[in-house]
Amino acid sequence: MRSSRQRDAVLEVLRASCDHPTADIIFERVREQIPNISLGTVYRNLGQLKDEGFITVVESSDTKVHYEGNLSDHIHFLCKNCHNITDIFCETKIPSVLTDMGHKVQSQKTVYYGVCKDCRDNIN
Amino acid sequence: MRSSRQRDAVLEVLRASCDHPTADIIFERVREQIPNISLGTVYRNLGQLKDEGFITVVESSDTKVHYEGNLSDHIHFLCKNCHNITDIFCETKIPSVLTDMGHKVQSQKTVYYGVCKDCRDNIN
DNA sequence: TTGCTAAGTAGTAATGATTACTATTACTGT
DNA sequence: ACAGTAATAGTAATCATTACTACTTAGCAA
Repeated sequence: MRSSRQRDAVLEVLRASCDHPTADIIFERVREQIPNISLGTVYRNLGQLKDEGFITVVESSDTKVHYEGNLSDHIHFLCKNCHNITDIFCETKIPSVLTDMGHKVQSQKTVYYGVCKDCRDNIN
Repeated sequence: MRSSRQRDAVLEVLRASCDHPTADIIFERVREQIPNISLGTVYRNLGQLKDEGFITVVESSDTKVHYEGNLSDHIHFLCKNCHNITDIFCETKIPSVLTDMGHKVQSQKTVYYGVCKDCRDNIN
């Protein structure tokens, strides 16, 4: 993988994003720097960056894939009302059942679902 | 939601499945009982069953949505090699950080990624 | 029972996120 | 500078899922 302005921009945008943007949102943001970048280029680079371990994917409730540039160990809280994804930094430990079963664990993804504080305050 | 043969069959198939089938796999299996069921009917019923809380959705690495009829508290292990999803029954507890932040937690989904025992044995 | 009505269905068309393709461009080592 | 090859822009194709429509059926009330 050799360097390219487009891929650098995609990674930079993702690292600067505190939300968890979809490919089309990333496309919009990168276009501010590179107006004629192609959506296909964004998708291709997101795929490569994911394969190389520079970014990760967040599963959400909508049909689009969300991306994330923050690789530090954390989990997510997804609000069923506003659909915001919040990063939650807390320690995660691998259940011994898995290793006992002989599986090799490399990574994990945890998502908690519920109603966030802001939505609770606004609803009640 | 009134009863329908098609929806009953979809739920029955899903409850009898120990894998985590996609809509088209469920479609195939239900067709053994109801040969002329429509794929759209399968999708619509999966959606309703999910909304009513009878089934859940499992996020995986492929583009298709996987469904699950087993509602008991458990997590998943996804093998990066064979892509099988294994149910892991172990206790899960909500991090206090979440409730401390004022969020209301209703459910959770945890997936561990790695290489399963069978694949490790075959590869090595 | 019978009729009414709204929910459900089969079959098919449409949608839309993602991927593939192709001619062209731009890194990078020699 | 040049060759070789990865990367790009723009566009077409894919395909899982959803929407639509005419028809059917569950379920209730007279």
